[in-house]
Amino acid sequence: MNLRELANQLGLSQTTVSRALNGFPEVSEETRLRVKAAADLHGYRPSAAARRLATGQSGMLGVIFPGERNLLGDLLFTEFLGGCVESASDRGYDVTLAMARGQQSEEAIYRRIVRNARVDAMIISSPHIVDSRPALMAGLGMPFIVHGRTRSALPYAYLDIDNHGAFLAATRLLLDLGHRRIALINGDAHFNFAADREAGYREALGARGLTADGRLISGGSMHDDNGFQNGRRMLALDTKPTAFVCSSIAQAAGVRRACNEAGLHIGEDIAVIAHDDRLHEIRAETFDPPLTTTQSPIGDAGRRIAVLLIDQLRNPEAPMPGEVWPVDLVVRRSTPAPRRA
Amino acid sequence: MNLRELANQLGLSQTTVSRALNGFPEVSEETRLRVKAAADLHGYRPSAAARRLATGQSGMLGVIFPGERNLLGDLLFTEFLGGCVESASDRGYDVTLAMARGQQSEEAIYRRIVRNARVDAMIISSPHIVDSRPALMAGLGMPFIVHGRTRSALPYAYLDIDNHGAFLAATRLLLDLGHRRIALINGDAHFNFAADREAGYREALGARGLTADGRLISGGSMHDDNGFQNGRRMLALDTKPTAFVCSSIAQAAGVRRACNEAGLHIGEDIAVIAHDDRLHEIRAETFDPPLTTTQSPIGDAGRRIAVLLIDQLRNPEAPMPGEVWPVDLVVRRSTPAPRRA
DNA sequence: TCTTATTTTCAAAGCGCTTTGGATAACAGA
DNA sequence: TCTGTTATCCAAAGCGCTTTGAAAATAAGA
Repeated sequence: MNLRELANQLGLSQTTVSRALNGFPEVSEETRLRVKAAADLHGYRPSAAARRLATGQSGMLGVIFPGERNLLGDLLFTEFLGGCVESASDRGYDVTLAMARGQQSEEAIYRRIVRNARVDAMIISSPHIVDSRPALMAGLGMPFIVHGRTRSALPYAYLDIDNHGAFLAATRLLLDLGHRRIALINGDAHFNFAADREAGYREALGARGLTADGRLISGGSMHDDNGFQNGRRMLALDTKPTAFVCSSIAQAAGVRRACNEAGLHIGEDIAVIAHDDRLHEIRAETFDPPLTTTQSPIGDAGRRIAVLLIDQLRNPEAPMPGEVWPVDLVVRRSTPAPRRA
Repeated sequence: MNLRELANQLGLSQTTVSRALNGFPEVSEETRLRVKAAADLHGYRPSAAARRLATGQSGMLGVIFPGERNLLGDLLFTEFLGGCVESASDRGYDVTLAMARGQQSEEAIYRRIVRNARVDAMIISSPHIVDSRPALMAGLGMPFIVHGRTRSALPYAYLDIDNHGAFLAATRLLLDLGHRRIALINGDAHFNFAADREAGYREALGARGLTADGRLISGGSMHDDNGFQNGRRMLALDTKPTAFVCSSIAQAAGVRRACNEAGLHIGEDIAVIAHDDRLHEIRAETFDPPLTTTQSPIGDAGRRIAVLLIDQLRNPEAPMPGEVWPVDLVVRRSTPAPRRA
């Protein structure tokens, strides 16, 4: 059953039927209802291919598979992607994946993806502090939105969480509790989120007239191991930290191992705050002890970013959206005052 | 630059140019080269939308986001999906995701997805022992392939690993080492892969005249916790197991915890074999001790399944593919003979 | 040289939708 | 009654490709 047949059935023109179905104002409410009823009755489904050809829009959003694969990264990606797919499909959009793989330069890879991908817009994840992709996308005329932020001369759409504010608040909380030697276990230094977190951490210290101790700052993977290795190293310092701020719960688990090894207990001898992306089954609540966190659900970010991108496509004249979500600081049992303050 | 313009440039008809570009035999090699050179020169890219409308094919494969989300499931899904995307895109296909979510029945959800999804075929994951989806897809006329197998009256395309053989070999290895009380930590009982694994396990025991002890068999999640809880329970039995066969490395980690708690050490007092899907950063090699595994890379399965599905689309007359991959048994250091055999 | 096969190329008809630029009908105002 | 508006609806022109059915050009056979 296609549009022509349906129109014939109804004794109307294709134009009118199309307009009735797509909610144009030129058709009377009575006709619209009649058309919709007939469409339902005959199980009419407009052909996506035909619509695409006629409109020049594909109804697809592109997401690029992360190049650097790792466990936590995969989990975050899946969670984020699930959110995108969910809200995109609510709006009639599909999400398709592209693979940034191979030996070519990143730019070549993205060029190829944009050329081949039959998508209306793309979502760029995990931006670096300096990231060529926004300029590249803009140059190729491909609408896009960035999950996170980056340094860019030209304006671009983005959705980010307030990493700076989150780590500012976390560090401030620890300072308020009386901690003075606060360690930072961060993500990889070239990611923008890691830079923002470090800046927030430094700002909180600075506001109390403290300067960060380089030995208490470490970047690296978001994993357990990083927390363990650096935690262990820091706990061996003569002026060991009394508190840790971590970029992930997994890192916090590593820190916990290092603490246990040193005979210290989080929630008693040591305070720990971690950032929590609200992944399934990596839960701050069931951490031992329940973990104080800066939390922001990455799945919600996925849902929202698809909405922003689709709105942008529908209304290209509107100003570029740029959202920075505040991050909740949730105090649980892992943040005692220092032992002898 | 579209086909017509290109044809005009060349002084050829659209037909000839189209055929030259798509490798039809009716065009001379000389013309083909000339056309290709011109296409390159002008940066001609055929419109995917137009091609779709004309051919009725979308060039898209659909993958359904897993309904039951969990950590390991997400990791397996991401790994599998990455493989699909990679090999599909090598063949000019895109992968789009659909979400099986909401309160409707599974059937309603799949109907909706098939109706809306603008895909040529779908990939069905994690089939249950009895699974309605193959019949549903067939009924809706949507080509599909199953990752795994299920009980089905009608033939269907599938790619599975030899779960039965894997657990048969694993159990047999333990028996050969002298173990007699071998525990099975399995996945959820309604999944077909879990049933196959249990059958392999039972067959190995039966072949030695042993019958499985129900107390030494457990199903459940693929996680750490399941291994820990059931391991602990089994190790408290008066006739405790001397060996474990696990469905995942995470379960093996849980078993290890339970063993440690009981003062036992894998590789010395206890033997453990786990199935290994070769995920990034969950590695049997770096397990302590290095873990004997039945291994089969799930990423490879993703790559292959896209190929099988695309071949099936291109040649619908060909017999339905059904592949069962043998699983390697890799012996490492976690499988000693029993203490006093 | 003429006929018959074979290779190469073409014009034109879709594919099913959207959208432009009218046409028609209905209605109000003069 | 006639004209000017407004509310409805329509015919037809794309969108850019594939593919059918023929024609033209070339090669082969008699």
